[in-house]
Amino acid sequence: MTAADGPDVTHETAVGQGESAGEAAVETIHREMTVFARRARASAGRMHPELSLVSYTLLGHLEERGGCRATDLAAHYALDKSTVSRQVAVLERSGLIERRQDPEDHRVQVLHLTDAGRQILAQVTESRRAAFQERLTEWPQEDLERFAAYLTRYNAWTPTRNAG
Amino acid sequence: MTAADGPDVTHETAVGQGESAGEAAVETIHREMTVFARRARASAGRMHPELSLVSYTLLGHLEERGGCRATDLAAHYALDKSTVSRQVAVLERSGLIERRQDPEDHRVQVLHLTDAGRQILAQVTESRRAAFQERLTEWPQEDLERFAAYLTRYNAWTPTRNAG
DNA sequence: CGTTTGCAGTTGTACTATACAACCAGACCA
DNA sequence: TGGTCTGGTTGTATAGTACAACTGCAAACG
Repeated sequence: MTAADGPDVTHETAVGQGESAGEAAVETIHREMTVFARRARASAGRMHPELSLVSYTLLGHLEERGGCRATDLAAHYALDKSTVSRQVAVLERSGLIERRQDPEDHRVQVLHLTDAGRQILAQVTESRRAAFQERLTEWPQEDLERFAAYLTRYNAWTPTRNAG
Repeated sequence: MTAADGPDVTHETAVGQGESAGEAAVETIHREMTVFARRARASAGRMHPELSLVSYTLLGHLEERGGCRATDLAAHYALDKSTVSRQVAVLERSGLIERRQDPEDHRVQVLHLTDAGRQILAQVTESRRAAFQERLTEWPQEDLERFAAYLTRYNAWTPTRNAG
């Protein structure tokens, strides 16, 4: 299905031989990203038993946005609202976030980081960052910046209803 | 879009100010990789209900290596051997891989893709690759290659205790 | 008004991936 | 032969997730 959607792209050979250099690169990116994803969770759990990868991202988002609704989180991370609901419940129970009823719409609970949440988040961020730093410590500055830019760009992409 | 869309870095994370540009880049890489990881799984499941992200990577590894032991998979993906064992069992039950007793060491089961496995893998790879391609279609060739190289390099890194 | 429709969030249920620990079996060493 | 190491399986527990059914509030419609 997905594959058939973009007939104009040059993936005719696909898994066959005679791939262009571009396809090879895409293939590599695809594979490496996958490997990364596979590992991320596992290592995240070990590094910070206190804060799962999900919780971490959620908290991060909250900090970044200065509070938002559960639904926003769900939409943003492509999670089911029930999942978010439970995660949020956990985070609240742990005192990392708090809910504030939106006075204008009583259905809505705006989520905010608590001080404790901010603190934990900072800690975990720091240690994660340190781990990343360790990996990246020998990279030339230029490469770091380019890599960062590439990732950002990659993630920023949104499924255009039609690749224009 | 948005976990990614605070990309311009400068996102000093309460970890102290005065971050160097290098640290900022690391921070961005960290963040973007995390976002990616968070999403990868969710989308993977939806794209290919037939083949979980894990199974997919496992199959991919098998193809790449032309067969290997369960322990190798575990080591490579930082998974517990029990996890691999179960995954392997599933894949075998589905007829995607087969086990061959190593004649030289009866403890060892060398895992191989079956034809069916190769086929499914190719399918999923193709559709995943197409999705990636779609994202990357507008990237200049040079960037693609650099990005691929960065990712490879990133993933290739091993904790020094191991490598040294 | 009251009803319907819709959105935010929760809860019940089920499944998958995962880890850890206990275990089994074959191999290697002394 | 026995002790230990290694590859793999199984028991058990947990986290994260989805989906569906539900509650509660709100806005629109009559």
